[in-house]
Order: sequence, then C-alpha cells, then structure tokens
Amino acid sequence: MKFVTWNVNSLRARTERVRHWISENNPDVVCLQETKCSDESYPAEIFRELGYESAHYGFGQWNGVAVISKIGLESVESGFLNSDEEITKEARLLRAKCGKVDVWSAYIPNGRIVGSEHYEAKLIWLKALLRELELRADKTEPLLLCGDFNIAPYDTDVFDIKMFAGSTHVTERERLGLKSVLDWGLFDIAAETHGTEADLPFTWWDYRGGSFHKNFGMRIDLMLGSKAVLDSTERLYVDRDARKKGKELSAPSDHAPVVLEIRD
DNA sequence: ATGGTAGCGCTGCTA
Repeated sequence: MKFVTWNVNSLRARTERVRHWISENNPDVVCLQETKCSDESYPAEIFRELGYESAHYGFGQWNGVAVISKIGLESVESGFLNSDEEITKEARLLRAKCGKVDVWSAYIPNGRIVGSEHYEAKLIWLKALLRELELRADKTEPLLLCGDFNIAPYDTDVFDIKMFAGSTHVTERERLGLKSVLDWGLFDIAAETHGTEADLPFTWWDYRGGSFHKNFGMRIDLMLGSKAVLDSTERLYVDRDARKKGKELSAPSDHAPVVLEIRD
C-alpha cells in the first residue's frame, strides 16, 4: 500500500496537478496540507471520480488539511479535541481511519521568527499534538502521523546549516518538540530506512533563486509511523518530479510528495 | 539588483 503526504500550497490553484499526480501514481491514501480552501470550496468530486473518499478541514485562505483514501475512510476527526490554545483552533490537523491505519494529516505552524509569538505558538502546538496522541491514539496499532512539520530534524536536513543560523526549523526547542512526539512512540520512517542522516531526501525547495535546481532544500515533510508501520515499511521516497515545472500545468507546489510503501 | 517566487485577494501578508 502507498501512503503519501504532500503540502500542495493551495489545492484550488493546483487541482489539476494533484488530480493528475494521483491518477498517475495510484496511491491508497494521500494526506494534503495547505489546501488553502474552505470545506465548501474543497473539490471532493475530483477525488471521488478517481475512486477516493476524502475528508477536509479548512476555513479558506490559510492552512487546510485533507485525507484522501481508497481503502476506507472512517472515524474522521477534525482538529484538536483536548486543547484550548488559540493556535490549535487553526485548521492544521485531521485524522481518519484508513483501512487498518490511524492516519493523521498535520500542518505544523511555521514559526516565522525565533522568539516571536508565532515561534512560541509553534511549540505550544507541538505540545498540544503530543497531548492528543497521549489521549486519543494507540501506539501499539498501525499509526501514521504525516505532514509538513516545518522542522528539519538533523543539521543535514537543510542544504547548508550555516545559512540557518538564528532561523526557525532548526532550533533545539523545535527539535525537542518533535522529539517529544517521537518519544511517545513513533519513528521517523525516512531516518529509519535510509542509510545515514546525510542521505535523507529534501522535501521542500524555496521558489526563489533557482533553489530547486541547486538542490537548496530542506527535509521538513515527515512520515512518523508507529512500530507496526515501521516494521511493514518497504520503502520511502520523495517524488522530486512533482516539484518540476510543467508546460500544461500550473506552477508546482514548493513541496514534493513523500511516498511511503508498506506491506498490506 | 539591498532581491528573489508564489498564492491570496486587492495591499500587503504569509510562506
């Protein structure tokens, strides 16, 4: 089975690109982030025509997450059920049971500037996520928490760590927030399945300055799996081709899809 | 050249 996470940077602007990618790659489950649409404008019929059920959680303009599945879609839960924090009211978390797998599509806040209120909110969001897992999830079952974490777990997960001095995505506090989620009982599947830290593929490249062609990227889109998912993993890869420009299609997202293949 | 690019939605903000 094929599970995918992809920050599409507006589903409305890229409906045809996403539809085309799904029809070509035939995934079982796709988690989207940054759909930037409301539930009313979410194009569910596009996916239905391809044989997928889907759920979406979004208010418009910013954020927005979806889970798209052709192996069943049950027990859909939008957002946080155990947090009163302001940041957790944004549309950044969506959960559904797809077949045997408890799937969570997550879009972690960017943080903007280290030390800003947005940075602190990012850390609060991660703490609230851990609480949701503790209260609602079962680490002994197949569970996949995937999405855009806006955190590069290792120094080698950015193209040049020296360029990120003082920036978000690489600070110790962000990484400790991620670590607390992993320590609950999840594994960074890319890190577990590739040889060394330095071999992990980037998932995002800035639109500006030809970053993609220089491979000036980051690994910030992560697949975190429970032990059951890790043990059934066959491979994980990033489809860099989806980040390339195409003549007939709109501009690509600045993120590429991350694909996880597991045994049934 | 003190930026660069893309989306949203209309002016500047967010990423």
